[in-house]
Amino acid sequence: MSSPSPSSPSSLTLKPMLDKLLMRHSLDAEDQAALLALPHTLRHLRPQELVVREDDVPKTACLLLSGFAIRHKFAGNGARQVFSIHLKGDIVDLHNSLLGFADHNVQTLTRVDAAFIPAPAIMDLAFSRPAIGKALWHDTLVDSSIFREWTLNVGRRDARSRTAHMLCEFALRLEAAGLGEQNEYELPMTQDQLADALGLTNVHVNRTLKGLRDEGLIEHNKRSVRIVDFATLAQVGDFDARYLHLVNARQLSKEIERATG
Amino acid sequence: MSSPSPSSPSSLTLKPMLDKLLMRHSLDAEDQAALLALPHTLRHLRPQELVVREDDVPKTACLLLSGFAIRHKFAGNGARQVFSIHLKGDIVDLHNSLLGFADHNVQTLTRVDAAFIPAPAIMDLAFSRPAIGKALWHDTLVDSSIFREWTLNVGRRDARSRTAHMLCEFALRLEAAGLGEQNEYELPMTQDQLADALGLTNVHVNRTLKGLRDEGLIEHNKRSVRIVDFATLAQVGDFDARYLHLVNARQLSKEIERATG
DNA sequence: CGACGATTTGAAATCAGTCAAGAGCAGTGG
DNA sequence: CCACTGCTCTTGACTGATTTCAAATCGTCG
Repeated sequence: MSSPSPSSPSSLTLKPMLDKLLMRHSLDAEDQAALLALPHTLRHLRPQELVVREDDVPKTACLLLSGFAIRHKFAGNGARQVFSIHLKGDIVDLHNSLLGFADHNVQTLTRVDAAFIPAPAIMDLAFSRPAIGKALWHDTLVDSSIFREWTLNVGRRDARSRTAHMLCEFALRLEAAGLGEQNEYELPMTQDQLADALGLTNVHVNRTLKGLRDEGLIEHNKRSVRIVDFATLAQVGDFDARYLHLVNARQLSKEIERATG
Repeated sequence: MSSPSPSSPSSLTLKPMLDKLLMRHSLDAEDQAALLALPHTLRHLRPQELVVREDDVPKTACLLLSGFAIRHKFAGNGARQVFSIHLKGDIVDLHNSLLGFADHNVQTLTRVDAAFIPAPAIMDLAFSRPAIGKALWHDTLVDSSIFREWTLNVGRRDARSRTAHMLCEFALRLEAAGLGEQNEYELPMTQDQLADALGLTNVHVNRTLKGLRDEGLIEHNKRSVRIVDFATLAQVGDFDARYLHLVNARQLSKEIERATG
């Protein structure tokens, strides 16, 4: 069984977190053991379940072991903005835990297996083992970088470019997590949710996707996305992977540059 | 002399950083002394000077001692998005220093006195003194919270609300730094720069400000802004100060709620 | 005074939103 | 097996907020 069950916690339950950290940082055997030994409780979450609600005072951090979740917040007019999407290995509310109270919501998109780790346990580890602390801090800063890129996306790119950009981001992040390929993956969001991430309406997202389809840049039915020509889509989306701070991002962006001239 | 000069570094040069951290965290005498003793070099910067350029590999973090700076990034179409504005006491590129390379630009708005602190010195302190580490980490997360709110602002509020929101944010942050009052302050940005922060055009910012003026919500000429009725402006701007994580933010938002019913 | 940048205003164009209705598809229960 | 329900996706016609393009005004500084 690849998906852990709440009834059978094991020493490898937290491995997705470790794998993700090891992509960017080197941790010695003791560091790794300490991370895997973090106390936690496992929970299954249903689709659309709120993990953290704005204003909550979270005492635990939520680590995703499978499935997808988003961060979002409502404006006073009822409109919602999605800030980021999270997947296996992401600690999804270290931000809220450390800030004292939640300034945004965290909600599942799909069914999720999650490990809830007491925030003090994480902090103790972060400051008793600097390599771990740096890795975790770094990860929260990568989140920041993605927030910034989304702001740029929403503020300064038109619908076509904006949508293409997001499809490219998903492609690389899903691939990096072993959940898809750069050119083909399952999108875990409805067009409504995509609209909330893009700062558009669902109607306009639909038309924009149709446009990209008609141009022959992507194919998609239901949630399955196939990127016919990644380099061109990246060009349309003004996509430069470096903001993702993936290990191979610089290399990727160079490849794309070479491919598109 | 309140503004330090490069030619006279003293043990209190870094005090603005300490003051800002002490607003949210308690640090004992040794922590405080260690922070003030951080090695640094002082530099005057001119208006519009780039502090960090996208792709740089910064080896130092830049602490603002006076003046204003912004973080921003250009889209491929030449449009620019401003992510945040920074002022006295802010460490303006801890993000970029820790991420390994800069994924965005940092640029002064005004003349600036800055202290450049070697990144390793900060990290050593952060992990040898957990109270300092938590305070610094926390600060980078507050930056994140502001990034998120700006994304919401740009993505889901109309021009009027969006502009009002930003004027409210500036009011509180400038006041918190002792650089103005909640109802009157000097805005350090041109309408062009404001437009880049709001995801609008300078023309539309101009019209929107005129609208707020005509409604009697604000008065402004040149860079000086007077907020005639903060509670109403906050309502128009859908502004809830909690995302700023100022010590008195919760209290503030309650006061506003009470005032506007 | 002249130059330059910032602000202001107008008119026309356009991108994206709104409103509304229909189609496709999955799950549920009779 | 089929009708029903609900949700997502799709499309059309219309509206409107914001952009674009252009030009005039204002203020500051040399």
